[in-house]
Amino acid sequence: MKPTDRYPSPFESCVPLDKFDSLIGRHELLPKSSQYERYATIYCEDSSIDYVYQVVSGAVRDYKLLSDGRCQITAFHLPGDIFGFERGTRRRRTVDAIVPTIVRAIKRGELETAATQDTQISSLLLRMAIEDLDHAREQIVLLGRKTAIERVAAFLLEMDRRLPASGMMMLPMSRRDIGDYLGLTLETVSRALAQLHDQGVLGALDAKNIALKNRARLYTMEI
Amino acid sequence: MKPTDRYPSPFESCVPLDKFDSLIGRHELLPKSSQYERYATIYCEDSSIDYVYQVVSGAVRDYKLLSDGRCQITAFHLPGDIFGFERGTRRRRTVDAIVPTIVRAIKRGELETAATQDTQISSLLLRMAIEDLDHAREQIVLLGRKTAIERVAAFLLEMDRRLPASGMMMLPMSRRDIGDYLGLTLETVSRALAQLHDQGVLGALDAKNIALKNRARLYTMEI
DNA sequence: CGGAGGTTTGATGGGACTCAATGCATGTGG
DNA sequence: CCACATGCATTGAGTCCCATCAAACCTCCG
Repeated sequence: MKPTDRYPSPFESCVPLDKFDSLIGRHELLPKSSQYERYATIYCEDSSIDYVYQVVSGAVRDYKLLSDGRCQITAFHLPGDIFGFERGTRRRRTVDAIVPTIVRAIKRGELETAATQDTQISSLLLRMAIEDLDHAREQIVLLGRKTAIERVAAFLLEMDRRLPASGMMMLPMSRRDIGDYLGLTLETVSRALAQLHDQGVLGALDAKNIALKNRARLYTMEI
Repeated sequence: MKPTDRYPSPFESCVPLDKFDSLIGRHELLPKSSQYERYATIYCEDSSIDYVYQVVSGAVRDYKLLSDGRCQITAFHLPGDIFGFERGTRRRRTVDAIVPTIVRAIKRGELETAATQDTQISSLLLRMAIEDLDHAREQIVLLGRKTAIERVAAFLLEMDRRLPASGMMMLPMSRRDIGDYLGLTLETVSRALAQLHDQGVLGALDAKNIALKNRARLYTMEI
């Protein structure tokens, strides 16, 4: 279930997210596809904001690097997700591919022009911004007040919701990435996963694949 | 300097924030003013989303309460700030006044209708959402990766920027509120303030008033 | 086969939390 | 006008969760 399904947008009547294509097509916003290999940077902090992107395949991480090497990932973007729509003239964070990834790029200026002419476009952008805001505020609660095990449980449920459904979740990101997303170290993530496995909440568990065995338990642990 | 000044919006050409009044006036969105005393609730989690609000005077906290009493404040809203614009049908967080507060309320449905008819309205809403998103992501980095002293330094600089300029900051919120905003306990906040005072970064310091003596030092500590 | 990158597991330490006492205003009623 | 209560804030002592440091263990490929 996507968050859009669970919490209908105030502008629900306007534009389902999967009609993005037809909408931008109407304004001749031709997206340019590019391929990035693992760990290739799509844009970095302080660069100018020229494009808005959509993940076609693969996965990217959106993060801020502090001067002493500390890293905080603010979001993972998966196929279908739109990212890189920011205020101002300079990027505030870096985005790079965590697996081989294809993204489409639309010129930012053209999208903005279209938005001033078409309320469906601006409503769609608003809706996306509010979805991102919702997610960011959930993450604030997680980072501010939840324990390591609660964070990992929440992460697993988020990925279960966002990754293609199957018996086994295939995570594109490393333990370090998960830690940098959850405000933990990779060791703590690893220990939390081991603990969940020992408690029978997880079935199979290796570096990239995790099977959720008891979602109900996970929901109670996430709180 | 307000964040709007520092980071021009992609829709900068459209609507400066202080023209909100004339814009909503054009659509006959008559705001209804109400007064709330200290700790009175403006809306609470799971209530229906009927209004969008603007702080006229005072200050409010926007927070999530976990089942066991843990609290995370996601934002403080000060005079001029607009809050309560959310997706879905039910509130996800609670907002209440931290000092005697006056807010104006606009019917959500009417604002949304106006937005579908007027790209200036929807651009303004988009701009506000993106500003909030920026702020939320800064907070994510703070909560995920910064130490107690760095969090308190960042908080002081944020309040210095947002509260009316004068020799002395008058904070409307308690130490507990600051802790709940920064993902710390009130004791840790108190100790951090004492430490900053000892280091000569702060001048006068009591429960509600703080004087910043060395902003440059604070900026280096915030990183 | 062997090295590299990532993950798991173990031992130890530290920064923030918890619990508790004290300090300090503001307000209230005798 | 002053005891007393009340609500915060400060300060101290002890604890714990997670970070750090370190070593072993994959597993994938050249």
